[in-house]
Amino acid sequence: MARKSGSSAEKTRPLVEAAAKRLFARHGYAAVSMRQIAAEVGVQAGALYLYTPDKQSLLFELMKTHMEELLAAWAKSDPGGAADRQLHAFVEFHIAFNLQSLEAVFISYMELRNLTPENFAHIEDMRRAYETVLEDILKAGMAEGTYQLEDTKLTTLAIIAMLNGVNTWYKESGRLTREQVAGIYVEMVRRAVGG
Amino acid sequence: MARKSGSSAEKTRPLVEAAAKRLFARHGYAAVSMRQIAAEVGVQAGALYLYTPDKQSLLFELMKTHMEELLAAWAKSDPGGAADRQLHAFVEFHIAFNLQSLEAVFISYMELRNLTPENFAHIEDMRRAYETVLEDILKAGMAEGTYQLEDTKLTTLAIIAMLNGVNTWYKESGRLTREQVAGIYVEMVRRAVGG
DNA sequence: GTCTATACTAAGATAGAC
DNA sequence: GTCTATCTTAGTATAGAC
Repeated sequence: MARKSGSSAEKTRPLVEAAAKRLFARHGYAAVSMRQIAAEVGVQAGALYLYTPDKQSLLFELMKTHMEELLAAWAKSDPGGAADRQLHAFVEFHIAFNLQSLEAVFISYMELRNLTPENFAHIEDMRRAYETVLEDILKAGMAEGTYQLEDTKLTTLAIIAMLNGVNTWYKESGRLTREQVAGIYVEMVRRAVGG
Repeated sequence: MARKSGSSAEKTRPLVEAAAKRLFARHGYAAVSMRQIAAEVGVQAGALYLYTPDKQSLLFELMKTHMEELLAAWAKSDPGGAADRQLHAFVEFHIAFNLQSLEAVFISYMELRNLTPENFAHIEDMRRAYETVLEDILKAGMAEGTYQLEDTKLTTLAIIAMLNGVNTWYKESGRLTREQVAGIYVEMVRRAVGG
């Protein structure tokens, strides 16, 4: 039999996840209480346990979902072809995706140490998979002779750190649009890899 | 009359600061309790209040001291001269200083949101002063005609983000020494600014 | 599915003995 | 200068009524 249509469980669940995301991003996982999350949703603290076994799972599911979406989105955006074409696409993709997922990205970088060891290992695997995407592009560029790099691993980490920085200062109301920012970064990255 | 030489206040104070730094860096400000800090020092929680009015001040003093040391250390290291010479020095200085102050740097980036608004404003001013050091070097390079940059502010933030990334992955036991890492970054930064 | 009530633990901070 | 004891508040999580 169909679920009672007046039931609000299917509405409440996403509200819980959204409130957790917003609050964790703003105040940090450790500083946010289940009571605060409940208050944001408009239910009592006890009711949250209908949707999550505990606070840790709320954090882990948030991060896991974000990383899965990131990897899936790149798989769809990857244009293939020459390394330089892929690098260009990667830089634009990374900036665009991160800016539209500000809170999840912020949490994924700040709250790693609040994951249990098993959950941490899982997220780390996904993060490494993403780094490998960029490193493979750089390696391809080396093989093509397009890029001259002293160290592809270091360059990968340097580029990702640089791109992530955008999230900490970009404002919709700032003097540059996302596209202008992305354009400047594409150019800086190209120069940095000697392309 | 001289302070009693058996008195341990002058020993305990730095122990409190060191314990707070270590614990805040490892677990995050919000997740660390005054009791944990006291346990690390080997005193009772109440005794901490002889050295700090509250937990917030412990965090703020830590960050303020770090930023002051950073700015003072650069003032001593600044070689002056042409932009390229200064940029080279800045990159090496930033990596070396950050790697020898791992915990304080980590805290200074992660715990900004746990500062009271007044304390936050103070730290932000100092952080901006440090960014201005780099931006002024880039502007000088532009004036000299050494660098070709689309945007000195963006480039400043991109370079600092890239350099800060080193702190998240560098291991003393890794395959590269600090000097090798710094060398690779100097080269990447040079290329990125079109020098 | 949500509420109230509550068990249990621990937080930051203070008072007063030693 | 440090300890013990304590105040007050708030945390996660559960039980059972509705």
